[in-house]
Amino acid sequence: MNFGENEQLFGFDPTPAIVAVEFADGDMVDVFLRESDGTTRLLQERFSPYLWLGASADGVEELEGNLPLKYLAQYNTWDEYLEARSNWQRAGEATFSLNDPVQQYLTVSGRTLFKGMVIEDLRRLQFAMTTEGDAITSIALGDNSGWEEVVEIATDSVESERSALEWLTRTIQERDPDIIEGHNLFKSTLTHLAARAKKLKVKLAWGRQGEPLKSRSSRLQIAEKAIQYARFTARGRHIVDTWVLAQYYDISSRELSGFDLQTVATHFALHEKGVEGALRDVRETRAVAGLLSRSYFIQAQIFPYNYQDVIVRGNATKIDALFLREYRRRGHSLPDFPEPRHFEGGYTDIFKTGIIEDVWHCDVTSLYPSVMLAFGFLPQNDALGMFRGLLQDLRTFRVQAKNELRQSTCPVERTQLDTLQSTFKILINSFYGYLGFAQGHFADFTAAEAVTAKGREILRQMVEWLNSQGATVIEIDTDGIYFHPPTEADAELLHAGLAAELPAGIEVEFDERYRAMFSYKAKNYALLAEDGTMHLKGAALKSRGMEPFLRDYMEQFVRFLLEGEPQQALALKAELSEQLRARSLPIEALAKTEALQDSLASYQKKIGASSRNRSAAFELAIKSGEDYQAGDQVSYYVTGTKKKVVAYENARLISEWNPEDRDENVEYYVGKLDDLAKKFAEFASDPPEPELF
DNA sequence: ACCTGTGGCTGATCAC
DNA sequence: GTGATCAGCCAC
Repeated sequence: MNFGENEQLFGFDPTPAIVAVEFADGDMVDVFLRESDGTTRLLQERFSPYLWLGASADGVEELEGNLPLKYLAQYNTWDEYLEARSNWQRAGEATFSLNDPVQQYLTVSGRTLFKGMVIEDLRRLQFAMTTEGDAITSIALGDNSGWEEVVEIATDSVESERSALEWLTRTIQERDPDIIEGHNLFKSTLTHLAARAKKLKVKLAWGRQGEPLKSRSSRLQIAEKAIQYARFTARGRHIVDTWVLAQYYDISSRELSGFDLQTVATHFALHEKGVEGALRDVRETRAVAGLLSRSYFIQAQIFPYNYQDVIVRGNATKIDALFLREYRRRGHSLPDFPEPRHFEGGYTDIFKTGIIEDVWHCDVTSLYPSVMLAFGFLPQNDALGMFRGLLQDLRTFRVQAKNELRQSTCPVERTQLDTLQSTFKILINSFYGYLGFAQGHFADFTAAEAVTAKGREILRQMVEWLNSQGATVIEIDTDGIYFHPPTEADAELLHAGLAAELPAGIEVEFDERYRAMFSYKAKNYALLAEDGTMHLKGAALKSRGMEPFLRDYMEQFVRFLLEGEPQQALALKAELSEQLRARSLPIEALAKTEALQDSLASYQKKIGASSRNRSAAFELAIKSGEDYQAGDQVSYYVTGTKKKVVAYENARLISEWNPEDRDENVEYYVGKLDDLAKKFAEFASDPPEPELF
């Protein structure tokens, strides 16, 4: 395999086994290297900070080409660089620079972390603790060699707690991990630990040369959620929070029912039985991190960032970093950022609703990447042609990795190849997004618009052709079509016929057949697979924002519909109503769980300015007096006696629920069930009589 | 200090 | 009551 030789992708300096890079004072960086005997060596390198400039000045380098950022200025120290940057900005000159010195160094050196290593070569330490109030009651550590240790702390013994914290730091120094892993480290564990250590006057010297654990406030963008968190760093190491990994994983899977460690571990069948407390957490953390961090390990070999940062940076930002590295290496000028504008996206439509038996699915194989390459919809200002080259290479690599995966029988190698191919897939899919990314130097909104327009055209063509063949097209979204096949259809013939309609470079796949489909609304449907499993899609059918009792009801209802039992579907409501009236359901079944997308302060500001409506979740978070932050979840139920109540005035946190004195609003919840049942009733009416001829 | 994109559905609130 | 708007969640 020769992926690693692609210098645009993996960087142009082959130095192996860099495990971390840290900025040192002024004009130096510390490069930490793993030696073959397992020790860590420190290499100190000179480094000149730099920035790109629109105008010439004394001592700056003129770059190739005629793009706006045509000059490169270098400085002796970081302070000089910072001063020059603010001077240029004050003078109104066009400038661009990287805020992170480590990214600057890795960009100009062509180095990346972990080259020539496999993830097993890294020293990964897991950390977990239990608490009671403010006090820490036990601490567990473990690492990927299988070593584990637990320290129990005597109740009400500050001395015992202090010596446990000292043991913790001492052990971290002894085991000398590259990576410290834990669940909820950033939002909870480390914040708590740091506060406790401060109170007990214990130093948390976790850095590779004894530097203290540090933190600063930062933000994580996870899909639509902006999460406030304390970004902790230990110099020379990487701190990885499996809670964050789970959040990222869930963006594409949407399968996790929660984000606490047990739920996540159970989801991946990694739950540890027969162990309790911090030790169980350590083991589960190791297993979950081992699974969810694999792609980031590969990405650290590709992108000019520290491992800890590769995880939290967005994909489009990381693609931009590849462009900057190559243009810098080739001494080529850079474009300005593009003028962002809105553009039309994918074609979504629904042609038939209700229950349809025998449904096939086809989709265009990586539609947008294929369109970009086949029609040359590429960044207009990419003078070096990197976009096309990288995208093409990544596609070739992915096919190669998948072929090798098919042939391999070694489980370890198979995992590595699968990680590689899925990482390539992530990157390939990010290229289109990059075209419409306002902070991408080579973004091109005209090209992005052309890509989606061609995609819509191809989909329309496919729908028309399928209809002309006697198929019934049910639902389409961007690159895929669900349809009921023509009578006596032959899948291979149909596939060949459709493929022949499409432009060169655009391929279609017939990937699935289903016993039945419940088509509800655009982007909302349910499928019954041949093996009896059911897949629900869409916010209307599976939203986490929905009360669990309604979710369950809907799931059962839809399953009965798909299995041809509409009477049973209709019968579900009566029993559930009974349970609501008898107040016999657990409160969790009635609770809505919402993630706060905003800080409390920002919410209050918007309420003050009448720019948003009040919401129950925020009102409860404020009333609780707790320190809620953006991204935190709030679970609440509605009280009162009338069916129509203002939710934010009649809501209570489920933590305040008193099982001895149940006060949930029965009429409100029965009403919700009635409304939902009404919406779905039409799909459970008897199928129309066949027409007589 | 941070940031891939657009499209669609639903419930809650609020102005009319 | 009705429609507009926003927030939240989701599909691709």
